[in-house]
Amino acid sequence: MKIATWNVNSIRIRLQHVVDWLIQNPVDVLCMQEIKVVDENFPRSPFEELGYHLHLAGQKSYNGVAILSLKPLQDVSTGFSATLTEVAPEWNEQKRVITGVIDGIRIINLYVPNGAAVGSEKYEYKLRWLNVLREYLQILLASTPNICMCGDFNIALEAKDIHEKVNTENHIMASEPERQALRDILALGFSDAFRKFTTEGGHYSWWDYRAASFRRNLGWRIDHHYLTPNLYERAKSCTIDITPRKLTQPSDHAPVIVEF
Amino acid sequence: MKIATWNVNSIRIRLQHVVDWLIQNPVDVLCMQEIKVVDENFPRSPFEELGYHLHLAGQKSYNGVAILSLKPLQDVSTGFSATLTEVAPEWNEQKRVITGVIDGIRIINLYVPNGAAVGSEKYEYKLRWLNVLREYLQILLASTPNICMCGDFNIALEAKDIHEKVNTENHIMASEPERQALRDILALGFSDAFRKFTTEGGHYSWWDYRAASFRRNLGWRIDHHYLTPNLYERAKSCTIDITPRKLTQPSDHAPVIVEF
DNA sequence: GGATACACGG
DNA sequence: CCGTGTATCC
Repeated sequence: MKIATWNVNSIRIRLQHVVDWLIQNPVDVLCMQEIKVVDENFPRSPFEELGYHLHLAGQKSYNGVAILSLKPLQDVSTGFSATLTEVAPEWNEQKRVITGVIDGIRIINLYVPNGAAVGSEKYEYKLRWLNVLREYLQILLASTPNICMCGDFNIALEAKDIHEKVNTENHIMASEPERQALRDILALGFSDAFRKFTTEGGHYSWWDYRAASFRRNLGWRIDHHYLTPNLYERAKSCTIDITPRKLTQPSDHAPVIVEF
Repeated sequence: MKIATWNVNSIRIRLQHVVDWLIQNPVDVLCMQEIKVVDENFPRSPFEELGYHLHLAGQKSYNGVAILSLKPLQDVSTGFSATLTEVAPEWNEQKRVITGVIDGIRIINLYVPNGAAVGSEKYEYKLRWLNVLREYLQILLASTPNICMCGDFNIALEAKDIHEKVNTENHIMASEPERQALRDILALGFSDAFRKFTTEGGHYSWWDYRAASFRRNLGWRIDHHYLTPNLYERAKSCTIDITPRKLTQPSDHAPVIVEF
């Protein structure tokens, strides 16, 4: 089974890229982030024609996540509230979470807040969001211990996940509080699928549109598959496919694929 | 000598269409309207490489007129104030007028206000603008009696200049006050070059982008060459070239060409 | 730098 | 329907 995660930065703009990629890479599950469209306007048919079932948590303009899967998912829910019944409903307004179960594996597709700048209001929101996520995961783990949690985490955990032309100190996506919040989540029992197979740095999943970052390979590895122990053992590969990032009008992110 | 008028609806968007058209139709003079760009950002070189001299009266976002000519123009001025020294300077804010002389012929390139809806503030502005234009022309006629006044007049003078799917009564571009204001201008001694050669209706220079107007030929003839008697006598042809309107991402107007 | 929405002019 | 700007987000 292959599961991919890809921040597509607008599914309507990227439709052809994503369809073409799926034809070349017929993964079992595709988790998308930043679809930037309400469910009614999601371009369903091109994906349904490829045999995918669609599970959407869309929103106008911003955010929005979707899971496409060849087999339909079971036990699908969106947002934190479906699981974390005591959480404030505001945590569901931004569409950043969708989950479902396939072959006994719970897939959790996340679009972690970007956080703007360290110390900003959005940064505080990101840290609080990660804390809510941790509580959410604790509950899910109790019922479905096999979890593939993937998506755009907007956090690079190690120096080798970031190109060297940036001052990482107190940089958004690299600050210690963000990293610690993510480590606290991983401590629930998740491991980075990519690092099972690749230890060296210089592998990235996101390159800023500005300053010709991709051409100069000034990237960040911020899109991840985090696996619970059983799945981590079973993982056979985890790769980043940078080919779609080379197309015209690309997403700023590349897809990351894990295989079991 | 061939003189063309074309409302290009943004020269930056239409650059390739206009360049291609000039290569196929190497007119001596091209009068453009709605260039929608300040002079500093006008794409000069593609036209200069074709041998054209550029005379610009551009503005940000809206309006803007330009004359391109193989021979440089003499006595170029923009706006009403250069000639009508007593007019309020507000009449020069919207860039709708540019003029110059070539081979003893004064070319006046106009973008007449659209007028929005009959009775609106913009409509009153259009009528007052036409009145100022008349005073302006009176002065120019005294020094240069041979005038080719062309451009987007946003007025169709006769029923046969308008398709029949529209109720012309009190319609913008066809209302009696607009037509009378234009007739008052033509009474200074101008004649419609197009009507020297073609008397039947059904020839249009503008089709609304909406409602598939071009496909259904629901057009208006609102782009004109008005000539003083000597030039009118010398006119050999006046045609509308609808081919660029068939391209993808076309201007809503077609070029009109007069030949002496 | 590239995506979104919205307002305005036509 | 098709341009142009502005603002917001990343």
